[in-house]
Amino acid sequence: MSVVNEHKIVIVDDHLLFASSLEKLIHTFVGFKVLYKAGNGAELQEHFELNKPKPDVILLDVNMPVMNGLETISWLSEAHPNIKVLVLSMEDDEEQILKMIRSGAKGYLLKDIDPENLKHALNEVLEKGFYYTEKINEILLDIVQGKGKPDQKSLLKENEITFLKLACTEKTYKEIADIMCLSPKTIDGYRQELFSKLNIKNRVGLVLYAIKNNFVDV
Amino acid sequence: MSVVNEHKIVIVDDHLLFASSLEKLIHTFVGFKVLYKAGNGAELQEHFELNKPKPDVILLDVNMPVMNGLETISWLSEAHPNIKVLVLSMEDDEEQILKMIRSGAKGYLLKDIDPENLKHALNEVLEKGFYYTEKINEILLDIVQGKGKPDQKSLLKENEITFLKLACTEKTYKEIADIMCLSPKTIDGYRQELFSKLNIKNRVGLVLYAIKNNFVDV
DNA sequence: TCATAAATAGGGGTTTTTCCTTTTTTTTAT
DNA sequence: ATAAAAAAAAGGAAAAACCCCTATTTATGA
Repeated sequence: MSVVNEHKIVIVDDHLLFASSLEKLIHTFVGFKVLYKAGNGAELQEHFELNKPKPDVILLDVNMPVMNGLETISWLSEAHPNIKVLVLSMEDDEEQILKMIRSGAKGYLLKDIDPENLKHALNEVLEKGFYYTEKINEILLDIVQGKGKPDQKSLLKENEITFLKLACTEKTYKEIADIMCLSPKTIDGYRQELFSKLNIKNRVGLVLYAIKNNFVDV
Repeated sequence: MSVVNEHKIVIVDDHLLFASSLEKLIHTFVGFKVLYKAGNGAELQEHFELNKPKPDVILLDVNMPVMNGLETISWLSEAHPNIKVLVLSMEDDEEQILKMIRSGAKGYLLKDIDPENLKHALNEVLEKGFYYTEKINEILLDIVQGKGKPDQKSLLKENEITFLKLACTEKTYKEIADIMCLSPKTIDGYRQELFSKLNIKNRVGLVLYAIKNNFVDV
């Protein structure tokens, strides 16, 4: 059987059950073929380094433990700009959508979409180069018109938020520094900055603030 | 083609893409057949009320918006006790696992399992009536041996609860000791006892535990 | 480009937390 | 009344958190 003009897809998702299932679903789409799967961005890099064939489209999960969606997409849009990346996410978080698109995602799909929608999105992204749902178009429009929510975001910086979330675990600051690949002294700097900004005294205050403001779930 | 002895499965998951994909995956398992899918427990009830065929096994997602996994499983084990329910979850949270099993789940699977594992779990649950992974067996064993966390209320003593609540403020242990009119060394004793009982490493764990178990409000 | 701001990182110190062991005091049950 | 159990307290020490100040290094904008 000829495989000419079959569109090649790679799935990057740490939930093997989902990835495998999705693979079967895509097998039912004519003209599409799943080349292989990866559990995270780092694994994808390994595949690439082994000179495995490159896909036309990557279906990318956002929440992954090792090399997460954002890191992966940043690398991809840098190193392999002509591979279209469709982000698959559980949440329709405005911030997250924006980050992904800014980093080079060609589309953002919620995991509760209809399978037909995925097929459509795949076709669109191959044809037009991007696929944005109506909802995302609305968000993008809001941003252009300056209607977005600027305030909350400006208080805490990117890395401070990452630190804040990690501070809500039982990890030591040293361990957090390792995870964020930063010096413990830098982490200590974030801590002092947050204590001052949020007017708190210690790590308990940090945890309470994070929970109250939905930076972490309990 | 005969469908005699094909095991009937129903998928309950609000992520349509996952549910549909999973359906395709199960189609590749010989001897299994997906009857239909539902987006949540309420939808499943509707299916049942319409006298649609009942499945042998239900694959149930935990996190659903309308009628969540726990509610669904409680209803099922009450109204349809001979339908085996396999819970599919993202997280391996001990509390959650216990709640599910107490409510009548016949198995608990993480979404990052291997597809073959799912097949195995389906076979096991049909054959033996249950399927527990090693990890869950460990947890269950801990409970039996009293190592786990059995009853939250009776687990903690009066003073320990008082201390726990105060530990969720920005006060130092010294200050907590003053408030409770006890020696800092006694407070330290409570702390050690709680760390050991609750299997936590530091004060962050204390705060998270207290919030999760409604000892304090946020 | 150059000044400036921001992010990162280091030095070095104090306080608090954490841990392990042991002792004293109080409570409880027989 | 007394042995056993539970609660309170302490000694001593290492690790982590906390704090202030300074020095790079990296972005950024006029």
